[in-house]
Amino acid sequence: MDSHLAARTPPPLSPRKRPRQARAVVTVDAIFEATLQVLLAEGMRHLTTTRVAERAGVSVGTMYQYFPNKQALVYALNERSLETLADRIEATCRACHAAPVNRMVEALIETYWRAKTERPEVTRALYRSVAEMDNTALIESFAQRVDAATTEMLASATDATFTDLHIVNLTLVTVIFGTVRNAFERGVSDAVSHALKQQLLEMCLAYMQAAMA
Amino acid sequence: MDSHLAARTPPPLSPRKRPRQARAVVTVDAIFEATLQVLLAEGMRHLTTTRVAERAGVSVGTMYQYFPNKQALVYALNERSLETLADRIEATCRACHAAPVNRMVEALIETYWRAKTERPEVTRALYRSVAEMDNTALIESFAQRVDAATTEMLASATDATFTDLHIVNLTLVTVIFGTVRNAFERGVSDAVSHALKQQLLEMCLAYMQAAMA
Amino acid sequence: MDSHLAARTPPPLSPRKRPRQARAVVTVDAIFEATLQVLLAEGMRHLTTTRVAERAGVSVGTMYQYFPNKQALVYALNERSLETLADRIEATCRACHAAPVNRMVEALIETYWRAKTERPEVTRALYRSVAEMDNTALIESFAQRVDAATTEMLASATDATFTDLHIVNLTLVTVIFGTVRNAFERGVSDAVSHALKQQLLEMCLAYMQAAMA
Amino acid sequence: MDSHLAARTPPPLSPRKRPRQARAVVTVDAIFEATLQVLLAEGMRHLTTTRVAERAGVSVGTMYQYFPNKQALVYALNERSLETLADRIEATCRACHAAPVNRMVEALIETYWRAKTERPEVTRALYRSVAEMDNTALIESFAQRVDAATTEMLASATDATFTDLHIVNLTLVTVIFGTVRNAFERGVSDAVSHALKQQLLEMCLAYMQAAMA
DNA sequence: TATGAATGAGCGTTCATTCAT
DNA sequence: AATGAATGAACGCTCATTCAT
Repeated sequence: MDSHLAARTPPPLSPRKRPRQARAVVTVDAIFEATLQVLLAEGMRHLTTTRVAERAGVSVGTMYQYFPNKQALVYALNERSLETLADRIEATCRACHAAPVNRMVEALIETYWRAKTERPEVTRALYRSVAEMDNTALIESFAQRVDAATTEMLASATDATFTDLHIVNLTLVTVIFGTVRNAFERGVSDAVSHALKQQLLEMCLAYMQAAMA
Repeated sequence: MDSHLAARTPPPLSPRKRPRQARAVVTVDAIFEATLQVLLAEGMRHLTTTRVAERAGVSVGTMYQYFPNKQALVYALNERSLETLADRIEATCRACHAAPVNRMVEALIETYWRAKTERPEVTRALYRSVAEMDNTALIESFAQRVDAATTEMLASATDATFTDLHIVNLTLVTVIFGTVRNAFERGVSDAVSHALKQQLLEMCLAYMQAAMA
Repeated sequence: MDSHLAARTPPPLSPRKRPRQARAVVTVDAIFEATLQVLLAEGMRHLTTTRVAERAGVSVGTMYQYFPNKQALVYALNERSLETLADRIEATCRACHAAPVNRMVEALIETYWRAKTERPEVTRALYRSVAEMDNTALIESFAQRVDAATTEMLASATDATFTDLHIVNLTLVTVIFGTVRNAFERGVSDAVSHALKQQLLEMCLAYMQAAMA
Repeated sequence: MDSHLAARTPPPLSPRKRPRQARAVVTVDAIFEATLQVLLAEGMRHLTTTRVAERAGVSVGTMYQYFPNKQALVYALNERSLETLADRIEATCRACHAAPVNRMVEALIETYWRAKTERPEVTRALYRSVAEMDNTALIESFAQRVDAATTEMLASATDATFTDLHIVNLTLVTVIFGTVRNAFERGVSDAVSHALKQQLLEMCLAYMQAAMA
């Protein structure tokens, strides 16, 4: 499935080298930032290596020192973004350790919703940029971190136990993430968005209630 | 927002001419089918007008008689697909008119889930193909049809009345559609997928129960 | 010289058939008019057979009944225009038969200047349209008619005889026609244009005076 | 007027970058030379970017580093040619500073006539190549340089003063340039061409005589 | 190590021309 | 005689990638 994504010219998507020196880190960050800027300003369609390099203040050649090809660059940008997101979710989970379930659910929704909404154009640009790449590994890796964190959190709930924690957790996460994305895509107004978030919360709470052992 | 999608050179996305003769209809269908084939086999990245025309058994020139440019072709393909999906949902809603709420929710989930899952590669290819286009209008038009149908259906429920039918309906639809997409993107196995669908149903039922006046 | 103009695909530049019936004449005229319109509105660069046919209210197929190819169409349009111009010049020459030389020269300048200036965009469009065709035959044929007419006129002058009528005539015509074109290309203002015409007249008169036997 | 020439998509006609290194200068020169070659051998109609690049021994991409599009290339070629011509005319004017009027006129005619005639196919090819572009700026710039030079020259004449130097100068230049072009277009033989040049000289001299204060 | 000029395959698109109806 | 859908060669142009400096 999706073989063509990688098939034609199996592109090495991992960075060519990890930046070791301080200068390299700065350079790579500049490149990432430039990529995002171009993505926002011009769209994936007009994201060219030249433009990125220009905006980053380096030469194309230098860019190719850190990323074997354009895809790898975009891939890495998304990777970074997902890692940041996972960080935030893990932080939330840690903060809700041993809290009541309701607070957990609310915190989870709040965190994810805010993360996706605070810079909507960035979210959208990133969604779009990976669309034609095989981002399975990215998603999976993100999912694993999140699942681990939320599972652990839910297991620590002081006011509930779940007979099938695993599926409950998966459901919760999938519904929340999916709903946010869909609300996002529909382009609902802020007011509606807020109401929707409330309803989602209530729905999840009702579900958790029913799912408790 | 997303201005670059249309801004640079507002591309006319509407078909150049409606096929009038039988032959023309066949041609257009062949082009659609070919587009989908190429999309599946090669991915958006390698979807070229030449390749599509070739597979459709027509000349590029002919393609351009019906579609003003490549984007319009892809756009139209997605439009067609969303229209078919809306048709199916409307049919479901009609079939559930004046039924109990539970049956409605179950039918809705079932219909959408099946539609998106029966030919997963097609779904994925289409998701990807529109990613870098401004498909707002498409989404909106689809959403309107669906919202109208589901709202009407829910209002006809024999066993329930909703004080805020509008938001309940929006929530239901957004959650269902979003969850399906997310489950899809995670690439869950069939077994998990099935379980997830069950859980989603239960969650929605719990929500509807709580939402009844 | 200029072999490439005809070399690649020696294009038959003469009309396919002379319109015999009244209807055909109307059609051909419509096509000519349409060609000119498109030329004015869009420029040679965007003069396409489809556009011309559309504006003429006929099908491309019909157009090809009267003109073997696009070049022939443009060629014929210029031919027609030059013929009209030659008509006017001949009329002027006839009107000045047996007049004094000064009146002849003035009339010639006046006629040509007016002809080229009364619809400047048309003049310019036509100049441009033939630029990349071998219009030698056209020019030659026009030149012959004009030379004959002006020679005859000058020979009939009541107040002068020229020892070398032929070269005087050629000089006069070449200078007048060339100057008009050059003034035209420089895009001089109406005021300057008028002054220039006066000066040209004086120059020609001085020349004729000197050239008289 | 002629709005369509620029209107549709105002094409940037100025070179993309000035060649800085020696190698680049060579490259640009090779491209110019190749353009002229192709123009001569195939005509504007068959002047394609690929062909030019091929003949210049560079890749299309390189061509596009120096010229933003095909039109700009042709435009620049004509610009260069007109600049060279203006150089020659200025040199002539300088050489005739403070000379008698007759020598000035003769030198001017001689210079221009020779310049346009020494490589007639080149002249013709260039005339044709700009035909469908907005070369107003080119012409104007050329005219200004020439006008300045000739005006200065005439003003320095030792044997004459002109009450309206400006219009006399304009007339002289327009007549000479126009006549040369027209003689050229008529395709007159060398013998006739020579005679014509003599007559033009006499005509101009007669005019100047009359125009002296 | 960093540069950026050079490459050239490959793309989207046009439009003169044909010919079945 | 008239139509206009179909053709497909040919074009201008882009941009990821390389490599001599």
